[in-house]
Amino acid sequence: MAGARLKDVAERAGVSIKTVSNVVRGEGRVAEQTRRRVLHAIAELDYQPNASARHLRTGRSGIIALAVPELVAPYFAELAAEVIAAAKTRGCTVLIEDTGGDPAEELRIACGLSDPLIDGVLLSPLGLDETMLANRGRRVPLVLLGEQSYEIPADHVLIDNSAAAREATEHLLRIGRRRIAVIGQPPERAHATTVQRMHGFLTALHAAGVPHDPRLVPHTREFTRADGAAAMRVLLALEDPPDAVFCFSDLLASGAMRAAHEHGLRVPEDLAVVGFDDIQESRYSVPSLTTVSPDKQEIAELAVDAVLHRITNDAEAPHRRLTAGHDLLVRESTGTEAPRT
Amino acid sequence: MAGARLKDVAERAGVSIKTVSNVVRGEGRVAEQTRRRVLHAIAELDYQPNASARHLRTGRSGIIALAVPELVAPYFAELAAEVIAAAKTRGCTVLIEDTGGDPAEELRIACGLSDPLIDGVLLSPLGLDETMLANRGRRVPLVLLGEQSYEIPADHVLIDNSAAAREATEHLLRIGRRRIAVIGQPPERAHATTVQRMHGFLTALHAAGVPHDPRLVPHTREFTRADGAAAMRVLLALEDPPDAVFCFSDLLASGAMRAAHEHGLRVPEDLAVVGFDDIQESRYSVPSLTTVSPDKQEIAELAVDAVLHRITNDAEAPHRRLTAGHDLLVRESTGTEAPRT
DNA sequence: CCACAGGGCTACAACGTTGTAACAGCCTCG
DNA sequence: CGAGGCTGTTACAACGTTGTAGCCCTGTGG
Repeated sequence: MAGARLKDVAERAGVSIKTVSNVVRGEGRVAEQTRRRVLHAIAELDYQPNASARHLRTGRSGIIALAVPELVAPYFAELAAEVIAAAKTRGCTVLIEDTGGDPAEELRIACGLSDPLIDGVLLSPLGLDETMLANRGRRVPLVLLGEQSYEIPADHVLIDNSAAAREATEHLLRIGRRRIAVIGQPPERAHATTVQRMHGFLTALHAAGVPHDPRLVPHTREFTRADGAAAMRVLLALEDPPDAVFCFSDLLASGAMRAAHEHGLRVPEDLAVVGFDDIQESRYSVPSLTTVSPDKQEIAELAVDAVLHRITNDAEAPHRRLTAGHDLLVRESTGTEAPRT
Repeated sequence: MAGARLKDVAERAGVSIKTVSNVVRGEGRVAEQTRRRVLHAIAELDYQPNASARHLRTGRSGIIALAVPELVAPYFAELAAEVIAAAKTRGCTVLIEDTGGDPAEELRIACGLSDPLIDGVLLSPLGLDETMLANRGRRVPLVLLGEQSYEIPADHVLIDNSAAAREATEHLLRIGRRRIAVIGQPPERAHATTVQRMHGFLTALHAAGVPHDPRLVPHTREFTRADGAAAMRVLLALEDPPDAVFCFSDLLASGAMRAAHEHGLRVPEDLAVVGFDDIQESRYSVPSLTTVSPDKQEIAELAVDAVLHRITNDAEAPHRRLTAGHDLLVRESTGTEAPRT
């Protein structure tokens, strides 16, 4: 019941343990005839290598951790699925953690303390900052996804947030909107991601000669539907409300559309809406959502490759910054002919 | 860097390895004074037990696998988050797998072959059937979530699908709908879950003396938005289209509402819609969705407890069937005053 | 004063794997 | 004919932990 061991296979095939080990891993020189005999014995006994023993011996478990602030947020669920897929094609397994955005928890995971058997960590940080991470003792290979700060000493995988935000804004300007609000600016301590998106937004406004009204950038604590709806209500209470909103996540956009709907506004006629993330539901919302689509598959593959590279080609190489692609998907919420992506 | 071992702590504290091991696990008899000395050494060296060595020795890894058909489906993402939380409070970790609904993959995972270091498996099956599972060799403790068939030899965690479907249907009848369609019936090989929901639906119709029109139950292959939209279009092409739809998932309902919208229908005025799953986005859709809400937290806790129970109190107890609670959440899509849940 | 209990601690052997070193046997070449 | 080089194989010692058995004390009761 408890599974055959190398020893059992070896006895059955009439060879030494080490020869079986070599066959299993395709290493060392083994005569074709013995190889076949061993493979036969393996099949008969249904041998499966013991991962723990292997890990104990080699120091490799083949497991990498993926830590996200909130697995139920569709963006992270979709990203997680891509990471799992990318890891599978590279022969390793993913252990998902849900940090809840708690800095202490993120730090614990970044240090590899969550489970000492993991080989590396992919972390999507939220509250973490560089001072906390500066002296992390245990040096587990760490890759940050869509990071919060440039200063954290680790590899980074991200998209060109500034360019993406600029493109989204340009699209709104092109369809004639001039009072463009932004939802997604935190009240304090803006992440690098947010700073870049604001920068792209302002660049586009400036290039078009459109003045920026700070009252059109209400503060938002999280990237949730509830916060999007709340921010939208603030905007709609202005004496001179916006004719477009650029939301830094699709969930914010979903909440904003909900609030606009309750306020009796039509999207896109009265209010154009652009999101960010391209989560699946945005294709099916009513109206479907124009959004910036980061290439999640590429992000996942870059991240998994980066962490595996650091695990094998070991740790001291300089930290890299890897950029994945993105696209602006134009749908109904900005009033173009519905393309039904 | 590579982490301290029991041996290092032992040398530092001037005791034997075994004494340190005893202190770490709070077992055996250790004098208070040595205990303090050991704890001090542990803190100084930042000792963390090596999970693999422990697993190799004890046969327990503290890791359970959760396999779902599709992690990007919000229901499964939300369920996964609950399972992770439940496992954390019970001191174990969760490894998430994405089977894609592939029966072969599900079988592999049900047999514990995905990774031999896992202690137990929570599986949400889609394609698996009992004949495949009958002679699974390796006996990893297995718990099925919302299963496909009663006959599979394992513990089951589910909700009362029949009662839930009946309640949803009764609600539609109560608000005056008479031509009620159902979306979610597969073209063949209906799962136990689907069978029960159909049963609850028909029971309610029968009790109200409303005749059942089989043309109002189009076939659907998957529980996706696209399938929901396609099924809805079929229904809208009928000469006598429905005035209500009961969808077996919120995603189906989302697709159905999308199709209804494109067809120029108003929800709930022209068409009332009820979903199943209570995923977060259903609170924010336009209109918000009336839906059956399974108690996901309870499901997760029952499942984790069940698998842990089987791991420790070992395997041969008779298989149990555990039922979690559910609720019907009435929102805008069935026309009541919007309660903004 | 001896036997014995039991508290507090330690030595040793596993768990299943892999890296290292080495060993036969054969062939080739000088 | 001996040195050297391959090829295929094996013995052995780790990796870090925990279960078992047993040790040395000190204190107590006969």
